[in-house]
Amino acid sequence: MSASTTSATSLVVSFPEPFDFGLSTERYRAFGRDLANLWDDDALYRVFDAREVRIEGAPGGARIEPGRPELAEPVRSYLGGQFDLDGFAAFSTRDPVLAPIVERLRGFRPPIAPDPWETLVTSITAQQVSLHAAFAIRNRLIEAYGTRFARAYAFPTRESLALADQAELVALGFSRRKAEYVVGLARSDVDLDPLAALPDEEVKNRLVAVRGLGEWTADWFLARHLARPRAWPAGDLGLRKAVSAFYLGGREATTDEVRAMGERFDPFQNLSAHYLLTGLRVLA
DNA sequence: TACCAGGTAAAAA
DNA sequence: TTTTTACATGGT
Repeated sequence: MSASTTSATSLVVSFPEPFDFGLSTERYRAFGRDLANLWDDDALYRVFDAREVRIEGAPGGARIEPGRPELAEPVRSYLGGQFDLDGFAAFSTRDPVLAPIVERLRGFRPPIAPDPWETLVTSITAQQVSLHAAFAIRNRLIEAYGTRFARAYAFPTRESLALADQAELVALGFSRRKAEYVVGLARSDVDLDPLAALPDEEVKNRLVAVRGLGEWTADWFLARHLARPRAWPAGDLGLRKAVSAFYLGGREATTDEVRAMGERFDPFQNLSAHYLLTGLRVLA
C-alpha cells in the first residue's frame, strides 16, 4: 500500500496499433475549449458514468485515472479503438490522393461521441454557424444545464433540457429555431438508444423525421456516435472543402459531387471523411 | 465593417 | 417541384 500512488490509481487502456493519442484528440483542441471533452494539462477530461476520467497518451494506448477496469472499454471506444485502421490503410493504397494522407496521419482514430442525446444536441448547435461559434454557444449550454466535476462537465441531460424554457436557450445564443429543436427533441417520444441496433438507412429515416434533424445531422450521428464504417456526411461544408482541396485542385465541389465521391471510399467512408477533414487541418 | 461559417424548415416561385 | 429566405453568434 506504500508504492507509487500513480501506479495504484491509474491504468493503461490498450489500443490496437496504430494509435496516435495526439492526433486522435486533435478535434478537442481545434475549435476552442470543449467543456464536456476538456483538453487541459496535456490530457483529456471527460465524465463517464458520473465520474470524471483523465486520459493521457501512454505507450501502447492511453493512461486513465482513476484506473478502473470497467472504464477501459468505454475509453477505448471513445477514442476510436473500434476502427479498422489496417484495413483502411490497405484500402487507401489504391487511391493516390488518400494514401499519403492516411500515411501521414497514421494512428489517427476518430473520436466517438459516447452519448446519442449529446451527439444530436451538439449537431444542432453546429448547424450553419462556424464551429468556433458553435462551441462557444454549446459551452454556455453546458455551464447552464450540465454538471461540473473536478474540471470537465457532464453534458446536460435530456431530462434537464426537457424542462428548460426556450427563451433561456435563446439567452445563451441559440436562435429561436434551434432552441425549439433542442427542447422539442428533449420532449419528443423518440427513444435514442435503440437506434444503435438499426441499419444505417433506418437510423437516418428515424432521425430526419424529427424536427430540426436533417440529413447532415443524421449522417454525423452515424459517423461520430455509431461509428458506422459507411457513414458519409456529403452535405458537410468542411468535407466539401476537404474534397475540393484534395481532389479538385481547389475548385469548389457541389454537394452532389461530394455524395458521388462516397462510392470511391466504400466501405471506408467514415474513416475517409475523418482523414480528409483532419488532413485539411493538420497537413498542408 | 462586412461577411462567412461542418443546416434546416418554411415560404415563395 | 425547385429555389429562396430567416436564423443569430464568433472570428477574420
